[in-house]
Amino acid sequence: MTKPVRVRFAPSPTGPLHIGGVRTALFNYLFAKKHNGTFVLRIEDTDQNRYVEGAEDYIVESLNWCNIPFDEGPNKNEKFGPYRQSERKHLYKTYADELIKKGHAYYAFDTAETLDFHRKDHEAKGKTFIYNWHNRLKLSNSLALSEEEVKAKLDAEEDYVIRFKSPQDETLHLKDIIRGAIKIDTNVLDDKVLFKSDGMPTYHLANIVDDHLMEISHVIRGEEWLPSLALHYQLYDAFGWNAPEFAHLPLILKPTGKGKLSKRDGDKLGFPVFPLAWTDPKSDDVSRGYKEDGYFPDAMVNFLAFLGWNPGTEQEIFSLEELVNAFDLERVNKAGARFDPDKIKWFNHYYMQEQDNYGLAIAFQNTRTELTAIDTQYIEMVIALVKERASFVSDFWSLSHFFFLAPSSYDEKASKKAIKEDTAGILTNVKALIESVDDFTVDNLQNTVKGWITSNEIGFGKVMMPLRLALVGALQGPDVFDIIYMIGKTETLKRIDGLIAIA
RNA sequence: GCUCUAUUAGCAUAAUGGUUAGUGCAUCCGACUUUCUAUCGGAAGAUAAGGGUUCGAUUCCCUUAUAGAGUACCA
Repeated sequence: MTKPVRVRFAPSPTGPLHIGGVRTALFNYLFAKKHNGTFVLRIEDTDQNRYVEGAEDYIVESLNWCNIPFDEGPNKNEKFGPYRQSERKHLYKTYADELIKKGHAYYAFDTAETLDFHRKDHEAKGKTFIYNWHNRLKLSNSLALSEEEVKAKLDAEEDYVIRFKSPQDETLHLKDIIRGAIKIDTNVLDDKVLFKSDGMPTYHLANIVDDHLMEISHVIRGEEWLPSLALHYQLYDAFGWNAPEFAHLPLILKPTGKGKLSKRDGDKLGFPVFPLAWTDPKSDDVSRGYKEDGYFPDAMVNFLAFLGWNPGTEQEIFSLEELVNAFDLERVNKAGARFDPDKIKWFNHYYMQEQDNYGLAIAFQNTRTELTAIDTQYIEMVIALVKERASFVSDFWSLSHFFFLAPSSYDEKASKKAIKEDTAGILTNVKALIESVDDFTVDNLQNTVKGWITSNEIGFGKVMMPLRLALVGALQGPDVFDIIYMIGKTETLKRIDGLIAIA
């Protein structure tokens, strides 16, 4: 190992971080920790038009909630700071100028309108307009114009951009850790804008300059950047810098498999695409978040880790620490990973079972006013009984309300199934039976009632179903005798009377 | 259109140049002396298509199809 591992997550603060961004951050984090490296957060806010208030804080909070905090970044351990590109603005122009001096870049004065015209014109003729070697001399730039003309334009403070001069007739050999060798013919590349007329660099320039200055060793980013890799390689070359290693993560696809998961899919498809809920500062629209929907961060991280990666073993449940140990970029998939909301639910169910019942009881208690007066220990016991069928804290109420409140009505379908002509009579007997149990334990209740059923040859369904209906109001819930034990004798008798009255 | 990338069951994926292609989710069926969306047990289900290389390919190569990404003074 020659260089220390330094990776970065470089989102642009244009809104809430979406789940794909979290996955990218996670893979960077895992890679960094695995190699005792540093995980850097850099804010790429070079597009002033798209800047959204609060987005940066949201990103930081999201990483923290997921337990994948950055080591270096805005307001934290600023060795290579500043970490916001807007605050590094002064740097980029110098580097752009250097490229011009070296002949790798040039000034271009074409207006957005003329370029637009060319694009449309070409499209109409069935061609594609590419600003590069084959037409750059016909356009308005410092390669086509004389030195005097250029100087005059610059002196007159005309708007200009700086474009990279992409070479002709070369074959580029790119390397990606996940995808292997990729060959690119430079003739199909265009002369990308490096420096915008508003005085800000584009992503391409800022990214390369910052990655170099921050001594980034590995660039781990989404596949949408793969087409830009050729440019980035050339940029490193033009500066005479050593390029870091690159790894392009597979896209995260919509559950339907058509297209990459986008921010708007959440509301459309009924599951969150953001780690935390987000309120749009302009429209006040609220988007759901995994945290608010009751997902545990460990479950989400575990799920996300398997989006495009797997350990090669059959183990699926991984703590963050285990992920760090097992993670390997070589084992990242090339094909896009479809987002499966059911699977993350499954993970959450698993992590729910691992949670401490008392903690869950408190969380549950806080969600319901009906519970404020109830002893937390009682709630804890209820949780123990219903937890195995819960995936979220919000599931608890529908799974357990009958431990706290008598049924106010009886489920129609269940009533039809459970109530027969002889039901009232049977329940009267059962009521007397339960009343007679002095040592009120689950075992005693069970033995008494079941013994009675067997010796009278009544049939379990005829007794157990109405009894459950009386207690719960529906045919669901944990073991009937657990319920009787929990709510106590008086309440049990009362509820049986309730059903007898209408049976 | 052009460039790049991908393609194992409904989905996520594992493995392999050579007898039954493994696992999880979802599905279906049983069991839990009778609730169940839980748990347990079981079942069904796949190498996109066509060529080639080879004694033999799902695995290597080519073509096609399909899908996705990029093609902005957005990142």
